[in-house]
Amino acid sequence: MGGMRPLFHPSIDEVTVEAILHALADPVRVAIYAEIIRSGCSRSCSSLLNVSEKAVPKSTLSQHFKVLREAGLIRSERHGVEMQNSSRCAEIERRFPGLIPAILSAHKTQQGTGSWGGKRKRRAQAARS
Amino acid sequence: MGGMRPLFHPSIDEVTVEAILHALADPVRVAIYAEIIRSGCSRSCSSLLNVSEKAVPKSTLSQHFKVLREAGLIRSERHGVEMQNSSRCAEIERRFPGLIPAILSAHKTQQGTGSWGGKRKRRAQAARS
DNA sequence: TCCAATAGTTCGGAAGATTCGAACTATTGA
DNA sequence: TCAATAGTTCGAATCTTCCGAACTATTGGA
Repeated sequence: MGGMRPLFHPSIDEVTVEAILHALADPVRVAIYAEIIRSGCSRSCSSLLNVSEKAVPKSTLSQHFKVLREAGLIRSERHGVEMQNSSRCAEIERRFPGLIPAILSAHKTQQGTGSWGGKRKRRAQAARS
Repeated sequence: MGGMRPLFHPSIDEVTVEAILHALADPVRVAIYAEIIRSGCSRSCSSLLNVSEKAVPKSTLSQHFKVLREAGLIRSERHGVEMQNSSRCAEIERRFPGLIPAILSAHKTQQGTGSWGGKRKRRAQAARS
């Protein structure tokens, strides 16, 4: 019952910066998004089971895709048994010029930082001595 | 006991895109940050009690400042009884060129969108019909 | 046609993060 | 020394996120 509603996509002018930043503030999600863009704008879900060092469980992956989708960053459509995810970068570029390039470039910069390969999870809000 | 440790600031190369995006993904925090930048880079906490429509309680404000600070976006130092908060934009611009300008500009664009004055709280992850 | 395999979604509870009032700490000026 | 001001910390209610288990949907055979 109530199984599998038909994927919601926001129209481009419902897209908010807030949602975009939230979506891309997660290391796994940027990895997914970057990979979708890199690979000629179209990747299935399960081909990304190991975007991260430790494999991401598929229920979690599904959630991540949902967040990207509802932030307006990607479009997902069924193609046979699997899902084709494509980036909506052109539209977003029109609405928020330079935003996505700046974020991806910043991420690339950070990746390159030697002492910084690891993608720590969970923000460090821990007590500092 | 254990009261009020001496404010932690990350060094510029400890600053992550992840933390910056997370910090600026919140409407109240961008408002604070934008105001700090606008007003010649220096504002006290309580002068910002009403950055939002409904006044933000000061304990919450304090948390928000902490998030901005630990993301490396601002520097806070005591000046007498109050706090001077200044943006670290120059440093960040050097590390992640174009990132902050793109985000602020996108936010400005969104503000300008007629049907969009309101800053809804809480991401809409609600069930859609 | 029925079935197994594949791909992804939904549910639900545990673990993590956020919010905000109340109590606390720190600094200053009278 | 004290009251006033400015900000922080604590703790509990609330909201989010993560992930295993159960589910739905589609397809390519027997």
